[in-house]
Amino acid sequence: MSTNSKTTKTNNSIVRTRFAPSPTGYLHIGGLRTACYAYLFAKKHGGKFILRIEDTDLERKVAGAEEVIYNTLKQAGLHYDEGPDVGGEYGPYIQSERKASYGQYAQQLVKNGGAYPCFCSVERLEKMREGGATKYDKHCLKLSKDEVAKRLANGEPHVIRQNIPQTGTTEYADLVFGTITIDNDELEDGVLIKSDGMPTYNFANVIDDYLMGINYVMRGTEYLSSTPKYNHIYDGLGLEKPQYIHMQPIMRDSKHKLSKRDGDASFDDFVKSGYLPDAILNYIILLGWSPKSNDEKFTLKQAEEMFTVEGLSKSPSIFDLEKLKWLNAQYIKELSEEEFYKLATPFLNSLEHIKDLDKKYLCTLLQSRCSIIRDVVELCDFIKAFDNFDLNLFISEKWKTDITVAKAMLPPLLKELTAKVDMEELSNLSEIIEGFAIANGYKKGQVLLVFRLALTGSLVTPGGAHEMAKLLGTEVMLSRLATVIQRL
RNA sequence: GGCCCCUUGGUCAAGUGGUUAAGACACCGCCCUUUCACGGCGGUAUCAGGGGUUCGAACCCCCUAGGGGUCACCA
Repeated sequence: MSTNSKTTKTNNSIVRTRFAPSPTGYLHIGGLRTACYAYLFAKKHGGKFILRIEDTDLERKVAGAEEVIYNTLKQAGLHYDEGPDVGGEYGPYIQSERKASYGQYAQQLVKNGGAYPCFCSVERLEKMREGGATKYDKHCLKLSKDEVAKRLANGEPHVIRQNIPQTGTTEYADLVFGTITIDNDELEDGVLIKSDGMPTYNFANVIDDYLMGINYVMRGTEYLSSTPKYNHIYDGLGLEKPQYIHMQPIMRDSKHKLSKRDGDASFDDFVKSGYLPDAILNYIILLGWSPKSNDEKFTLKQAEEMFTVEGLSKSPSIFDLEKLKWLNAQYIKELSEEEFYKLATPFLNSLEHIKDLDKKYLCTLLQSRCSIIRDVVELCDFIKAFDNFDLNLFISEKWKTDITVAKAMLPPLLKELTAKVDMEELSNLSEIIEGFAIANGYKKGQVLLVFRLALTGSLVTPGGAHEMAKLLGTEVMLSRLATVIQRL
């Protein structure tokens, strides 16, 4: 249990949270959820949600990735109060543009003994590790002041390392995990400033969070055990430490995180295949967090009211596509006919075989049968793939029908329809079928089932017999019936 | 491997010493629409294992097992 739920106070200052992704590609579902929680926590407390781009690793930077992040966040409705493209008092919001500020803090830390220059070559470090060392041996900390000054003056390449005590323990209170205690001996003198002058994440992160007034740091659990290192930096500089909220990842299965590399879809991919942004958000918020109430379907706005740190899960959660689909279907049902039509149109337009049909009408049938918008494509399959359907579909235990029944029923039914049906409107279809059933000793349901199957060649169709007949039109209806009769 | 964290049905999960251990997805059954689907109702199924503590443990303690994270001039 969280030992610190009471410390979710705001220190009389406004809550400020941030989402700090690296521009290494698109924003995946896991990252988006982290952003969600940081957003919700800020909004719940009337605070600010900030976007910061962490691009100190020039190697991994991907062109255009920032825009993807901005767009995804906007599309998801996670509006940040400050960020690279919206500005704010604490800018710039891109780390590579903040280079100037890190050096001075590093120098101050060196002065205070919290860090030191290190001239060790990459080769020496490698050799050390090959020799079994698990962390840096503080070799350069032992250099004399004079020597350091001299080598610095000579412009020797060097990094700045953090100086961490080798004994004792460091502990802090995480708002979801409670007290975390780490032996200082486990902590390495990590690099703060790289030899190219750029800060590492470890350092930039701390300095930026401080400079930007971030008082609640919300991030993945991969930082749970390195947080003491960051606290040593705050302490070394005499800065007030933030509260920490670490969150477990979304898993693809019990052993693997959801990740791009393994082909797990991005937010954008989900949207493209017809998941509604609101439904995706709703689902991922619910995955790893639960409200006090039993509500499972809610808007972002409602989630802002309901959000509590206590509801965050301490264990990873497995992504369940089935449940997302179910939720998405709920959202689709709530769409107006026009909205659904608009969303379905791009998919429908790609289908040659339905180009002569009344798409508006089709959509009214389709809307309650889609889990995702893309489902409309498959639901329309019966319209073209008709000729060779499996005749065994006529076998129904419930309605006591089979191929023989169909063979007996269909020819007279076709005759009846050809003779009597209202060719324009199909207005009397129901009467005809009912009359036919009575006259021939069938139940109406039997006739309806066989008729619908003969008409569509499909067990599941986007509507009942009447709707399907109306959709396809009288001519197609009659010709399909004739075709099936021939096959029987 | 060292260290940190986690462990309630197939999945998401509620639960904070006394509950018939919620709810949702999925699954199964029934009903509705005299046809599928949608919808409605109901059902199957969970406290990782073992020791304690206690009158009483899913809840507290210990051990074991399993899983995740972390040990970079990546973030």
